[in-house]
Amino acid sequence: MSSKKPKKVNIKYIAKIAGVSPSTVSRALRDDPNANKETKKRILKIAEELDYYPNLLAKGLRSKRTKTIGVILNDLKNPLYYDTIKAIEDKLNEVDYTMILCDSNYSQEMERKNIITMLSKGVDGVILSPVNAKSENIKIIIENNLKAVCIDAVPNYKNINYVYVNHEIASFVATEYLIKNKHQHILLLNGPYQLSSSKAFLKGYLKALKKYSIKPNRALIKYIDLSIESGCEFFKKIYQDRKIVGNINFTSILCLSDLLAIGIYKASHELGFSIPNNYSVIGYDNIFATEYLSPPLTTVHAPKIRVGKYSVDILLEQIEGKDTEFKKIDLEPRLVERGSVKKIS
Amino acid sequence: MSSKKPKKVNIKYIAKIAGVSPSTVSRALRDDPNANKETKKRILKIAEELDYYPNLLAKGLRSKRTKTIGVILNDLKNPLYYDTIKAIEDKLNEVDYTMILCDSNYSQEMERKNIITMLSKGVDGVILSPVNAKSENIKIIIENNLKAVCIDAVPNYKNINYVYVNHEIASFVATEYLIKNKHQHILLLNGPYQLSSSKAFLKGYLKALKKYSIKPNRALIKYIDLSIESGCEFFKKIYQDRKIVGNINFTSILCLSDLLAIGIYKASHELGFSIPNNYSVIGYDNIFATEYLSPPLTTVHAPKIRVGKYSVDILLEQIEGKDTEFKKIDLEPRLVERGSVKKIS
DNA sequence: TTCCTTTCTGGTAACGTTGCCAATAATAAC
DNA sequence: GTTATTATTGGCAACGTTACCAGAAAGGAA
Repeated sequence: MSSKKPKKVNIKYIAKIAGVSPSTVSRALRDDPNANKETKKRILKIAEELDYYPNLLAKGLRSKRTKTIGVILNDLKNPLYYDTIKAIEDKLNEVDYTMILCDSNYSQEMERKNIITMLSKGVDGVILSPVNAKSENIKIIIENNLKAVCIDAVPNYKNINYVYVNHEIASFVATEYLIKNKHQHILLLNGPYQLSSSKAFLKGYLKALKKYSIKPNRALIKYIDLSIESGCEFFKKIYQDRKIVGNINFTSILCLSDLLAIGIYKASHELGFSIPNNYSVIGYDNIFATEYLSPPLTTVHAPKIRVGKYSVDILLEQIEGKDTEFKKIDLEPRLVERGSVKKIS
Repeated sequence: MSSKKPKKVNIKYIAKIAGVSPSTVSRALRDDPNANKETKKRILKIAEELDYYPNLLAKGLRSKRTKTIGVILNDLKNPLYYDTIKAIEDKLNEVDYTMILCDSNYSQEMERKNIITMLSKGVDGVILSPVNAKSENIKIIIENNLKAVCIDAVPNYKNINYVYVNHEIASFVATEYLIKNKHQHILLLNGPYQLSSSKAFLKGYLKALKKYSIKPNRALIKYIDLSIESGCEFFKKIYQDRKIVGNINFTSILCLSDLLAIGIYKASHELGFSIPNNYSVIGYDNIFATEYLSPPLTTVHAPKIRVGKYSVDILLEQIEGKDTEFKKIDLEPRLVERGSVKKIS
């Protein structure tokens, strides 16, 4: 132990100390079966004493595996993702993987950049909430053989996994619930037009209307940004300027996101309206705190934790090569009755 | 262009196509000033056509810079962190950095593991919300020369940056506010005992009591886990079994976290108590949705976005080597008056 | 004894990039 | 015209690890 500790302890140095070759040290550290048990123990002890930690860049470069997965989301601001992120982290932690987290801000350009970054960083896989289901970006993933799971949208490509919370069912269930409670005029507050979730949500809404032979009214279908502020602004404008929704009356509002519903709560508060007396509100996602609102928000629960868990499960299976089949998982959202819908039977 | 595209386009291959050396390609791609403008343009075009993306593992290994920073949090479940995470992401995105996100779950062991992982992955710096201010783990950071910014706690070491939301001031301000509104008996719902934030919070609370010559009562100081459930359970138990708080009466509750406050809202709802009529509640953090609760939660706002922004600023400055001085930033929280405290003047 | 496994180890090269230095060509200076 | 300077390039080695192969040592079977 005469040679002094270098700036950075590496395998070579451990090898010198232990009097063996770097290969042997590498094998010992990796717990390779082709390594003597005693040697392993001895080397592990030395490594420990020297506060050795591996250089995962080198390891990844050589072995083509990084034990890292990328998580590319559309909108980090949306609390919707919190549970999913947490669930992903938990699962990954169990198997000693780490996560690189990115936000695409609903921009295809950003999403593309993020995917390329993941490729560059050599992640073993990605979990992606795509901006658009038909996105060219998904093609990049496929072409580069990057293991991936889409969440939040059913991608327009066969060769890709997804875990999808069925938005169509969500809006169908919600709309039907409203109709059954004697709401015929339902204002649909949808997300931005180009979003695939908006499209799916509209579909379910129309389907439910059709089932009950209610003629949809274009004036009652609105596309706005997914944020509390946006929902609030929009709703206040309706009352400042009746023209926006024309002279149509509605008795209830269905929102693509709980954020929009909260926006309506806020606007209502400022305008002096009362929910559900003046109109009913129903949200989607069942994000944090909606149950503590006043009135507690009736919403459609999206199983966000399961989305995270399943995504990781699928990804890991594919990374380990245990299963090469593409997984397509459809999760059903379920209505959570609370207090924001006036019930008439 | 006779040689066909390899599985993975790399610098060597581009060099072959362009008829130059790898060094030249590398320089061109890095926009090195020691490279001819025309050559650069030509090479960039070829790289583009070949859908080249760099191998950042190799780049990082060689250059000792990864344009990645680690974010190690204590409790991903707490919505408190999401504004910070978002702010970090935004800032990093501007400068083409990425973030590795980890959760330590209040465990020193996990935190240690996470720090080692960051070291192993060669991140350029970390943002850390330490489990404990005196943590040995921070020593690991210092010893390994890892650039770091602590958030959420003032570390017990000089050679480290921090951006701190002053918990002591937070609880002082809140306590004073309660006292001024004629609350003498304040139940302090603190976080786990060993948490440094709990200690600071207690300090501010005691300081305020002292200022107004109110004798603190040990029975009114409670340490519980930071979650809605924990707060709710605890509070329900108080009424199921009076022994827990003895026979002391309190007229108000100060919580280390809005989560605990929400827990009390929940318990109160179930028990049939009304806030602020039966007791006042004041929270801390001003997390998402607290303003929409009923009654809107009076709380102490923590500037979470600024914490994220400043942390990244500091970190980047240190990484770029522009500034080697250690930065110690103290941010003042401010009271947000809403409706959960009964006002008596 | 010889030969064949099995167990373990060491050596070499490679992953894809960049730092460094030497070499060349082009230009400017004298 | 010679020399100094600048601009640009190529070659080599290295970052720290592991894949792969060859070979030594040990043990077992014949």
